[in-house]
Amino acid sequence: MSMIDHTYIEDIGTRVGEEVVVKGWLYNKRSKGKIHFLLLRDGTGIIQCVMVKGVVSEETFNSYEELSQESSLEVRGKVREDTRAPGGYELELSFLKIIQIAQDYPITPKSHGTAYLMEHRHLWLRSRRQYAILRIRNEVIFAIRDFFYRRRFVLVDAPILTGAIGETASTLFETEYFDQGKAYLGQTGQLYNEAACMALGKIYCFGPSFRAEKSKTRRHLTEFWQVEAEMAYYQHEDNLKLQEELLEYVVRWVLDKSTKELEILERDLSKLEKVKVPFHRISYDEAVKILNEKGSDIKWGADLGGDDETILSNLHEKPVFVCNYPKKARAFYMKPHPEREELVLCADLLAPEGYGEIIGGSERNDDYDSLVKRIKEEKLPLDAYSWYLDLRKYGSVPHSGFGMGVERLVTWICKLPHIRESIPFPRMLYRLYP
RNA sequence: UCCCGAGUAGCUCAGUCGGUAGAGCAGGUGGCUGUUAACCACCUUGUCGCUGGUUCGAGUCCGGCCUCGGGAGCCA
Repeated sequence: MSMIDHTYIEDIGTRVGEEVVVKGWLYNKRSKGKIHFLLLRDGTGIIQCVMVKGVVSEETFNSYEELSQESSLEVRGKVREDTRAPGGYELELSFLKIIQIAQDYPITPKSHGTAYLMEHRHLWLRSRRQYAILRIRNEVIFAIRDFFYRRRFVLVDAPILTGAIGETASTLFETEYFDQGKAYLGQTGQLYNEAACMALGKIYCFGPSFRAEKSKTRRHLTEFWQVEAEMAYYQHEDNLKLQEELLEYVVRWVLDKSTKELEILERDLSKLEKVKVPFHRISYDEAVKILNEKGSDIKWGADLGGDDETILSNLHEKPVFVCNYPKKARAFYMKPHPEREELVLCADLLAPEGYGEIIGGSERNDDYDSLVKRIKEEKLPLDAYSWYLDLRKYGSVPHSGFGMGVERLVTWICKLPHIRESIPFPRMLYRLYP
């Protein structure tokens, strides 16, 4: 016998006048004495169920008393349009079956602190706001994959367990790997992407990245998801164009598919509507000049700080590219600027509304000798990069790529105060539970 | 790692000058035929983070520690 002979709340509007079965959990309840209201959620929405004394059986009517928040139940009733009901539809109950009574559900409809909510993240996911965020995250990921599929990129996943190779600097999580010594959880799939794009032309990878940095900020997680694309024969400008088209596509997709969820989050849609190509482009030189005028004490040569990103991000209503950073502030694999050797061909994309960096990309250094020189300058172990250097020996071509942080993107699209709500179970400096 | 802030009822918080603990919500009881975080009346709930000190007396003042939150650096 099947368990799925019921209707999902998101489809209830198509069943007006019919009797349907809904299976879910009690979100909240209210009573006016001889008329009870149940707010039932099923993961696709919330529906108000109405029970009137004398209309349902005495037993069903009285079962209201024992129903507690998050108790699981199955109901049957007639769908009715009613402006007094939240969402516009309600169910006039004829039958109610309790699956399980929940006792002392820890998250009440009143306010809680974030520490408490994070400790109950496994239950917090059931609340309206978290439900909306996770559904938007789902659409964001789907839109990204759809974008790349339509453009005939190939998904080529990078390994998560790696040897000592990556972007250096950031700290790595390590683990024992049989008799081969230490393995590390990958910080980026980029170097593998470079190999893959020489085989398949335009590729991307999509998976978790790990950084053991002791960061305690609203934009950091130790485990986060990123989408990284790498394209053979793409130069710097081609790279930027792809990035802005991707972002426009994803934002448009979410606006079209997640209207209800954005409404729950009370997101200002006009801000998202403005995300149209082309985006603003400023050089690192200009950025430093603007920041100094705005009171930042940033010096030419340094990377932008969090506050600096926020200032630049607030200047425009669209995302803005900050291009061509000093070589010293960037990773070894970036291609030197053809006219100014102290710069590299790269760009960070800053999201508007103060959110800061969501994409980092560059044209890659495709010259063997110059790359070896940079690896030595950074005092990296040359032998670990031997396969990477092979790519410059066997048919090297200009190529470019970028990495986009999925949680940062979701955080901005949802306008969340902190990145931790953008992923189901965040991993942070002081958080490994639940 | 550094800087700032917080820890009091199941939850969110208040607690004056150092004088012996109090609101809202949740829970319980009763009421209410259209509620919208429903409302109204009554009731229950405490290792004041831990530890040492000052004091006749510490939730309150001082030291140390723990936990959490915010930020910096670094980055998606």
